[in-house]
Parts: sequence; C-alpha cells; structure tokens
Amino acid sequence: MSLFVDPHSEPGGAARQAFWLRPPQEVAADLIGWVLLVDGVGGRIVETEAYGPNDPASHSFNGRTRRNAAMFGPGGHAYIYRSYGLHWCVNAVTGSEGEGAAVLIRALEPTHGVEIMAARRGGMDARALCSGPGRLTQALAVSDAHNGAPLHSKPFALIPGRRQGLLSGPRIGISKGVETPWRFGEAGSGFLSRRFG
DNA sequence: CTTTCGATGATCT
DNA sequence: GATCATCGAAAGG
Repeated sequence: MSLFVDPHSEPGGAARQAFWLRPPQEVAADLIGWVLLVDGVGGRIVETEAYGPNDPASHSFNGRTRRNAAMFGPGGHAYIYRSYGLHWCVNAVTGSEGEGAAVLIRALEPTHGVEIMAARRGGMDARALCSGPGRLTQALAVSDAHNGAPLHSKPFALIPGRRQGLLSGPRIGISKGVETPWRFGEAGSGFLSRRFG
C-alpha cells in the first residue's frame, strides 16, 4: 500500500506528513522508484535501508547527540553524516519529531545530469556513479551543508515514481541488528550497491 | 569472480 | 582507544 504525494504540495501538507509519519521500513520500501535530485542532478532511488528507534544498528539507538540531531527532527528532512571519515551519507527522516527514525538512501539509477555526476566522480561509468551511499552523495554534491534541509524544496527535489518490483534483505555494513531485513531494492536494477541474497 | 586492506576523522567510551 | 550505515585499488583463484 503506497501513499503518493504531490511534490508541489504545501510544505507540511497533510498528504506529505502522512507519508513521512509512517515507520521507516514502510517509507523505505515506498521510496524505491522515486526520483531524488539536488539542483536538478540525480536519479531514481533503487536501494534504501530503514533505521528505527529501538534499533541497535541505528545512530539514534543511544539517544540524541550532536551528530544525529537531525534524525530526531521533522520527517521528510535530510539527516547527513560522515562515514568512515571520508564519505557523506544521506537519510530521509521519518516518523514523528523526536522519534529518531530514518531511511538511508543507498543507490540511485542515474537519470538527470549524468555528465555532471560523471565529472564529479572522476569519469566513472554509469553503473558505478551512484551505486552506494557514499558514491551518490559525491555524484549529487551532498554534504553536511544539507543536514536538516527539507527534501521537498530546493536544492532538493523528491518526485514520486513507480518501481518494477521490490526486493528486501539484511542491511549492509552493520554489526548489530544484522538479521533485520530492512534493506530494500528494485527488482532487476543494475544499479544496486550489492546483489540481494 | 572473490577477498583483503588502507585511507581518514568524527564520535563516543 | 575503538568503532564505524564506505570506497577503491590490489592481490589471489
């Protein structure tokens, strides 16, 4: 059951609020097939992961800190953190304010501004442009400057779309909550960060 | 095809 | 001081 949101509806509109208010695993599944852009550059979301409250793998698990503050903010806004000292990763906050839930955007199928993204990524082929959470932030030029920003207004754009089919499996790169099948992907996509088991 | 490993810095104990 | 929601190059089958 998917909820659709008019991307041009008013910030804080009822439909949009209802979309983001749901548990992260539902939002994560529904975001597959949507288009994420930054200044008009980006592509279709083909892989996501959900991180919830009371989830040992989640940055929010041990409470609010300076780093994860945006994760406790309003739904539909960005939570951005630095990974392994090198990469940025972008999440869409879900749930109610203060809850601490989010959806990590893990891979895009490049569709808009492919040349720009290739230049930013050092001339990589389309396959590898956005097929990973650190890769796509480099391709879209996302950084901590965007932390807390709403995904429904500039420089971001988030456009509802359709997917072919939904895959799910365990999340990647974590050491706790390893069994929880909260990684989602588009069936048949050639732009995933890794195959689904 | 697979596995291994170094880079690099914020965060938290 | 240890741990990372990673990437890419290099080495091995």
